[in-house]
Amino acid sequence: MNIGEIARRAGVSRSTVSYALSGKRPVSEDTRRKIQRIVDELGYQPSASARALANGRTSTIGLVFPPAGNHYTGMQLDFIGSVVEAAAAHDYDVLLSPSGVDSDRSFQRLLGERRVDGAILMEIRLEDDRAEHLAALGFPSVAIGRTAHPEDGWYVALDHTALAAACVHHLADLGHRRVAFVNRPEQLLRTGYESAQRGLDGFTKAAAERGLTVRTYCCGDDAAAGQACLERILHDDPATTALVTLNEAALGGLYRGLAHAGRHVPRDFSVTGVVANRWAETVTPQLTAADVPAAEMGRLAVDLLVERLDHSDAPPRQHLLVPPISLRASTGPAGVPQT
Amino acid sequence: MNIGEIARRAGVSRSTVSYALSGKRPVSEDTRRKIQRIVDELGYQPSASARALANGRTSTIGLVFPPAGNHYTGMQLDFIGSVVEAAAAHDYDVLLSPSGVDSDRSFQRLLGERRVDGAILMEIRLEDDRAEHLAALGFPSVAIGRTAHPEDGWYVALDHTALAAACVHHLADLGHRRVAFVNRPEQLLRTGYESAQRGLDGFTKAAAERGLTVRTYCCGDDAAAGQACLERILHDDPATTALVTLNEAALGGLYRGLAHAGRHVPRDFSVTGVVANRWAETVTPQLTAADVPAAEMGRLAVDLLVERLDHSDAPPRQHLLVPPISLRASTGPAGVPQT
DNA sequence: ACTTCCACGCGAACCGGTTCGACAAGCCGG
DNA sequence: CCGGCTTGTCGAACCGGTTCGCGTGGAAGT
Repeated sequence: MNIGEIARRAGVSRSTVSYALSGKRPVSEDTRRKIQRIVDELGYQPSASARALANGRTSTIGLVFPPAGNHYTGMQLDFIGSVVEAAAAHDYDVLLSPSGVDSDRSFQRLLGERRVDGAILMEIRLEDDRAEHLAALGFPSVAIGRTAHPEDGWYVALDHTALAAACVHHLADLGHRRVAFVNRPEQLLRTGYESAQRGLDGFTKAAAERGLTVRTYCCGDDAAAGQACLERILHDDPATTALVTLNEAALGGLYRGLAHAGRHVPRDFSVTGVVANRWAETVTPQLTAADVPAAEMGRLAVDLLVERLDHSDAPPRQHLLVPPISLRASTGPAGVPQT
Repeated sequence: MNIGEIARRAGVSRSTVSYALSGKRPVSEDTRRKIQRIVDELGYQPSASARALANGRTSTIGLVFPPAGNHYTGMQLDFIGSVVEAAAAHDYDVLLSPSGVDSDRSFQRLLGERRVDGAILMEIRLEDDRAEHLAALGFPSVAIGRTAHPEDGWYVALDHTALAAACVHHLADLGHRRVAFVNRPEQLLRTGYESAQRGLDGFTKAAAERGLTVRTYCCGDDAAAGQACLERILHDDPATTALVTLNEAALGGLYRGLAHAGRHVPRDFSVTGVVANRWAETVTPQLTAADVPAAEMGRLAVDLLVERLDHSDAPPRQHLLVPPISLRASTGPAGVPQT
């Protein structure tokens, strides 16, 4: 079951078997066929560990994702799935690492023990010690999201600033004047989560530009928090007629809160935001939102990483995506505000 | 940065360094301290590939999950997360393999190239060629779900038969007489998906036992399919007053269909089923359902696999879980059927 | 017939760990 | 004073591949 056994049966040396299989040196057609036949018969496959040791490449990429403390979102799942599939298409396996911080044991294992050739980082923060650490080491990695200093790195990201602004303009165009912003949990915002930060930023700037009256909220990643958040919004300003959210998991709760308050969507109240389309279509009425192309982002991230692995001297490349707003059924013209 | 370098700096042999770090043979306190100091200074970590080659263990487990063709469900995500965390607690990494069938390339890589010490199989079918293949090879694995011949294998599973039956009894106790069953997509049922098959089975038997009039449906894994399915249900038998579903992803669509049809939940129509609690709490009104303990299952699966890896001769162990129905707000007594 | 060249294949070294057998030094009891 | 035992360390072999340099035999060239 090892290469020596194949060599013995074929009556050739181990190196010849290696060359026959890798094609890195010419081998006569006869011996190549003989070797191939034996390999097929025995179902021989070379050991990944031995190969990795010999040529220094593991054919594995690490996917660093946040620990379970945060609830997972549907977007993350689509993302993981597409990364694994795209990696398989390039003959890479995917090793999962549930890492928060750079000092994390699991993260150290990936790098220190050289288990992976490169890494994809999810859930980027504006100041991200993992990203900085990898960059300092020159370790091949691609970030999903932009840090505060993105120019020199490889990344695939959504332009959250532009997306939040697009939502604001959409609502303003419909005549809404008092709009709330429902962000991810406060803890994520404080620790500098890029989507939460840039989204808030884009929302605030665009709202100022359009002269809207706004309030911004942080909201836990679950339905109950969403419902509570909506109650606060209507309590703080009952004249609010629309909201923008980045918080998928709270969406159901927001809807529930609106139903409880007797606000009909979209007649009395408009809802929009940035959400994976699977979620946008699950709620009733379906959410008008900028659809997060999670699967495409996963694929792009793998493509970028593979390119970086193949050409270690290649200059950084980036993809900054701005998906359009899909018009569904949750927004409409502003009516007469209830007071 | 390799063990020879450490040995050189400490003025000892490579084997001494190895023993000092692993503790498999006694090393004098002096030399151990000297070696440890150098290791700490240099931040040395042994190469995973070399270690795996030498001792035949990769410290990695494979997680075989379905390819993206199927939509992922929230349950799967919780599951993956908990597996990764539980594995990390046992000092194992997790390698993802998006495999459907036994002949799959990615699956072959896991086994043939000996990338993993053991595997966890998700999305089990009653006749599962992957599970049989692994069993035939004696390869350490734990299934999430039961095949048709479960007695000799290691698994963690829900008792879908009992859960579906519990839903039926719950509805029957509330006085419902005409009940629909909304299953996973037909293609999954036909290919022998165990949750779809056993759930259908448990539903049918329990309904017969209670003398209910039932209809069973397959439904695509998305909101639009759920809505369409509900329309068919009311079209086929407008007197239907309740449904049981296993289909998380269709749930939002089912609710939407009910709203469109003017059926109020739970006054006019009761909904229950087997669903991860995160989803059950997202819809309005919150779903009375048997909550799938995905995170717990992931943890148990890893525990079982680690036990099997540590004691290769251990007899098979299983966990068959029957979570209780969480009473929320989506079921109520049967009213007068609308005709 | 004698070089020249090329195509093929071989042996050995190497990747970076682990592990086994052996050996030296120190201590003990007889 | 000598044999036996323990403790600590070393050298070498091994895991299963890849890769480099060299040797050989046959065909081609003059």
